[in-house]
Amino acid sequence: MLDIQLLRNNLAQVAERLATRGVTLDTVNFEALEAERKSLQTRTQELQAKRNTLSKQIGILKGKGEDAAGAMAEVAALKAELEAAEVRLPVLLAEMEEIVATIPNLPHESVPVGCDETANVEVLRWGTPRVFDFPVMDHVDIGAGLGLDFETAVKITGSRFALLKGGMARLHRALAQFMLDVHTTEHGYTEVYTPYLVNADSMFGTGQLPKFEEDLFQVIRADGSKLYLIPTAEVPVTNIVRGEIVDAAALPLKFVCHTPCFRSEAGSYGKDTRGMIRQHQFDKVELVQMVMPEKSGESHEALTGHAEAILQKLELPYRKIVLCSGDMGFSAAKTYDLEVWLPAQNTYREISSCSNFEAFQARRMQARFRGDSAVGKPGKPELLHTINGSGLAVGRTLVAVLENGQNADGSVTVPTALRPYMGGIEKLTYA
RNA sequence: GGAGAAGUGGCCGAGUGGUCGAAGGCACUCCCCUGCUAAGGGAGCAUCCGGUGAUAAACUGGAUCAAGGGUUCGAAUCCCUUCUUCUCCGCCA
Repeated sequence: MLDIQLLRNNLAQVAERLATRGVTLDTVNFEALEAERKSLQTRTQELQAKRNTLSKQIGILKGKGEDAAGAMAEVAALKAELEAAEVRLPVLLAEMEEIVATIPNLPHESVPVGCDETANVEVLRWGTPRVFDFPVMDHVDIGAGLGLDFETAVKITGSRFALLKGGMARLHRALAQFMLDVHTTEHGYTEVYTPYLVNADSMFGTGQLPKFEEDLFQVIRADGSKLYLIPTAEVPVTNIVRGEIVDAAALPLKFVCHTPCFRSEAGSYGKDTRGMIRQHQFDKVELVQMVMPEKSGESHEALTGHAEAILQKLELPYRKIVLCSGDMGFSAAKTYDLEVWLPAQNTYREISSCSNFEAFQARRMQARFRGDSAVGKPGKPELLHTINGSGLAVGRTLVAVLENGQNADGSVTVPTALRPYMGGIEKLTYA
């Protein structure tokens, strides 16, 4: 959520910056609402102040045993207008809140301007795609003999789900374990385990609601209330600090969390229908940081580096992209995508997305920190900056390991770094 | 699931209709005193949203005592609903 003050005082500039994302802000409507809000709120508070003063007088008079009829008559005269104002004001405020809640974040100055993914900028390429001396297979064909089973998943649930067996299931588990170990022991993250079902407040906090409800799976309870299946661990983990005032000395907070992620993938019919690339359920190891505002830029770079370290250790060629203004997610101020090389598609595919949200999520969540003189920031609570990124998407990493490590005989070479997690085996072979 | 009890500021904890945003204590910040491992004195110290102002300082209004509704001129205090926590019983991995 943007700062309402920014909208009030710099509406034109905000609209201009939002335009680089392809978003049109209805400034005329906003200004009209704001004018009404200002006069109504001022009037309401004026009436409330009168009522409070008179009520206090009544108390004093009655305490002294004197007649309070005059003051009570005065209050009665205010009543009708005050009640009307107290009904209208919250409606108006809610209406404005609703508008502000659906405005995306402003792009950071360093973000390239552009309207779609063609304007994204590659900033780094790591590793060299392997040259194969046999026809490459995609992960579906490689996995068919190794325990990757889509037909049975369709029977159990439906399309866009997968069943993993034997070495394939172990490889999947090994990848998650490996990532967690690297991030906790080498990058200083604290591992957390969270609920996979969250309430609407949590979804609002990270920006999935109110705009993107159709992307979420919902669970309706007997009493009619509902919970949402998390689309990413970002939601429960970031909401750890919702409504909190964190001690500045405790910053930065760095969490790593392995969870399944559930996405309805509404509107993506026909896209990546084959294989494990786009599933309704997939595992991800997520990195989340809460930091002081002036640190968020460098922390974002560092966090992206932590995700890159996994790809490097697994010897998977990748490239790093900075998303342009028009291609970023709703809450992000700046985003790097990491794309891994998939030989069967002869291209790089997204495997991680690392974003700096600045105060956008923190403002929705009222997640703050209190400075102290030890860190040179005494005084008032201040909004945190939040950063997160995949470190990495486990399912897509599995795909990358299978495709990049495939051999002519249908076996798959296990990356060296992963072997301790695979009982030391060097190759996955048909069992 | 059943029966009871409770939810107050960063923490502990008073407060059962009026001058209470809220005593007292702890923690924290500043000042003074003292001087050696610890103590004494004084002051300050909630958050959110408004108004005037320079998106400053300052002044000022409103809201907030789990959340939402209600009664009342006036609610932390009374009533209703919900949530959470604790104790006992039941059930369960």
